[in-house]
Amino acid sequence: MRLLPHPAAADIELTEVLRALSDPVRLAVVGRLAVRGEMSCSDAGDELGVHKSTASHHYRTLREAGVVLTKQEGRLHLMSLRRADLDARFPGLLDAVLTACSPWPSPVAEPCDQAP
Amino acid sequence: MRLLPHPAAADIELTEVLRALSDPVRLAVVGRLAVRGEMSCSDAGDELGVHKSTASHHYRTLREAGVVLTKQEGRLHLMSLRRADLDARFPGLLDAVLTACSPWPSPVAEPCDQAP
DNA sequence: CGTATAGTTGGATTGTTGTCAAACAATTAG
DNA sequence: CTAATTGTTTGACAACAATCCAACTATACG
Repeated sequence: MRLLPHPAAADIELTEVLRALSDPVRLAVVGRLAVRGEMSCSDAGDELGVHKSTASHHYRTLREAGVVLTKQEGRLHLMSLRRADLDARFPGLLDAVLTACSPWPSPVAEPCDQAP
Repeated sequence: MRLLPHPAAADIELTEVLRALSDPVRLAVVGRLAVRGEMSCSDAGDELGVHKSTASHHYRTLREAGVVLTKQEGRLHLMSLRRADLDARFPGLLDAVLTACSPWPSPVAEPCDQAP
């Protein structure tokens, strides 16, 4: 099992995280990871509407921003949110984003009472 | 007193807000607005290290994303954070960002002494 | 009126980003 | 070994973004 290159928790930068989260495709990936936990790239990228190389590029952006952790197991690349690191560094940020972007039954917040 | 064109509260998009906040210059402006409340563009852009036209571009980006409200009074353009709109649409997001980017002690909990 | 102040706009430049397609690499299944 | 699966990498390209400078508008001050 190999770990891909990641920034250390202390090196995660706010602007990088915000920028990583500011793309609809990446936001969708993050939303899925929040709901389903660790996922392979192919699962995370399913029905995303972009080419697999484009998805791969987004995965790298998320990883390099410190939003997700990616480990290689066999031929799968398993991604998961760096919740603890993000919460420690930017308290409440990830939860707020997930609450704001979630069209799925949310693990992080109460169900939406009013549709936007 | 004129109001510049803004998106309606309901039309503020998460990705647009995150993108607007993902630039260091704009984040600095937002941080100042959070601490000092309504400010003119020249005050907000003071010591920012960019040309005034560049700052102006950033103001427009913030305004068009729905992060700030800009009204024209005389020859001043007064900017303020759209706190209520942002909190209603993305609860906790702005506070989390301000907490994360703030070099000052608790600027978020501090009530404005000079309300508009 | 003329001049200073506050800010926007347009052009130019330089760099970044999102996208696809094709090729590649690594692991697993037959 | 061969073929399928699972992604990454590279190249190309158009769109966007950040920056500066110069010119411009609009208001205020003498």
